[in-house]
Amino acid sequence: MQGYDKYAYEPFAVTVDLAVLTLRGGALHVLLVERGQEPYAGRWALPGGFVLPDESAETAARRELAEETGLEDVSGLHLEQLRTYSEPDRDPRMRVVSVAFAALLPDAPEPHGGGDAAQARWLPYDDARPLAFDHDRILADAHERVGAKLEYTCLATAFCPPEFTLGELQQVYETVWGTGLDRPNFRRKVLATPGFVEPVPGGAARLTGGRGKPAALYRAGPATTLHPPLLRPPREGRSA
Amino acid sequence: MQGYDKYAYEPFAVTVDLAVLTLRGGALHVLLVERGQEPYAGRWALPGGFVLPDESAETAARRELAEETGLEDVSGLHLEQLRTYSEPDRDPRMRVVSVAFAALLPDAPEPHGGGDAAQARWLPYDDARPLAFDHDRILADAHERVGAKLEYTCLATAFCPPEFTLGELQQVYETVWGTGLDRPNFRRKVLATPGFVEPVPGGAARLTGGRGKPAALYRAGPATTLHPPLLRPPREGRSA
DNA sequence: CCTTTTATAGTCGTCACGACTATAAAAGGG
DNA sequence: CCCTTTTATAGTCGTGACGACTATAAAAGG
Repeated sequence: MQGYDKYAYEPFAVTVDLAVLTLRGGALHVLLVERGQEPYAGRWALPGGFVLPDESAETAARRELAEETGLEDVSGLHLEQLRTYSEPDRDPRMRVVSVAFAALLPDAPEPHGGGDAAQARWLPYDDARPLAFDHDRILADAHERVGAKLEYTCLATAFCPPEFTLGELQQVYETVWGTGLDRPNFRRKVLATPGFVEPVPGGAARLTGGRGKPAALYRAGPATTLHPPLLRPPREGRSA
Repeated sequence: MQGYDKYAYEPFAVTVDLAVLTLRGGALHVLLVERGQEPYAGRWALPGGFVLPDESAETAARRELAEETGLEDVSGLHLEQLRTYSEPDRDPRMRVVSVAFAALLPDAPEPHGGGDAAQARWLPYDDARPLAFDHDRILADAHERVGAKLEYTCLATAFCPPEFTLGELQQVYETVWGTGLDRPNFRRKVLATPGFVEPVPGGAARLTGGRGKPAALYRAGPATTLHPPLLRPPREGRSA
């Protein structure tokens, strides 16, 4: 990369692909678009698009996020670069290098096509495969990344509405990790971490329609990291 | 990203940039090349180059790693994608999207220019800045990533020769983190983690020229993750 | 032979966490 | 209206990991 001979390099198309995740009814969902053309016509794919000449990949990703979800304000949503997928044959038509992002949404309004793209829809994470291109891999990487970051960051609140109960927060962990957690222990850990959540002053229950004792409401606190981490229960092959 | 109109996108140059880290004499070093031309002529920069038409970014990164270090076999070296830097103005000449990688080397032979690129040299990490382009940021991100991965992976052995002492392994942690660690406690933790290190059978000391009691030799074990993690000593603003 | 240096072994108290039990506050059914 | 069910919250107990520290072993140097 010393001098740039004008023909020393091959120009590539650069795109962004988005793994937009949310929780609907206690199940992990992902925002997908149906492909209308070959290749992979009729298949579901991650939303995405080209990076425009004056955009960074981050800017393009947030623009696509707004277009595909139809939300007016996506500035507060968690958006995070995953990695870049650049296998030469990942798109049979041409050389496309794609910067993948993961986005986390609290609630999940069914998207209304605000852009010119095909209509996007929420699909349960477990029903998503097989996706077009290498999007299965991207989606799996996004899931793994989010699951890992729940351990040592306060990212779980990104799945929650502005006010939430500890039970809802615990459901985030349980849904993403696919494991059950002990409720008193989860509660103790979250409350013992300064800045993770803050109680809402007049915080009675929100949905009084629930059956049991109404839960207190909390807001996300200023903390971003979790020390010591909240480790997911080990399955196999770990150390002591 | 539904249909690809041939002129619906702007072609970008795609490059890789490498943060090649090693330990020399108890100090973290980084492999740098001196720029001969504008912009940033005379400045140090991370080695890198264009992704060729039939390469993935990973393939290009390993090729560049071999070229810049002059090593014959780089297949066993740890090479890991960091993230992609795509700000529109990051290179004043043209639109360049760069996929950054971090590479970890055990020993540090002074590189002999095997390729056509400018001579690469090892510089102490702390003396490296300011670098050309946005390479300060890339280097900082690489350092942060490696430091974080030392906590929950067995990555530290990637800095060590095939056989090493526990003191050398501890020096990896101390150098990358910039903190001191208690030797008996470090030893206990490493040995209590199955598969992190394995004793060399006839493992007397390697350098009998040392002063104290010769240390036993170990090899890297099959484990890749560290559960529970080996957390770096917290400085400030953490939780309980 | 004694000191210095480095490696290795062991101790002790604290804290975090998993497992578990107990109590409180709501809804629903007889 | 009482009693069961359901969910939230409070507390207990034992184990294990880890930080801080002390002790012993094996080398080199004077």
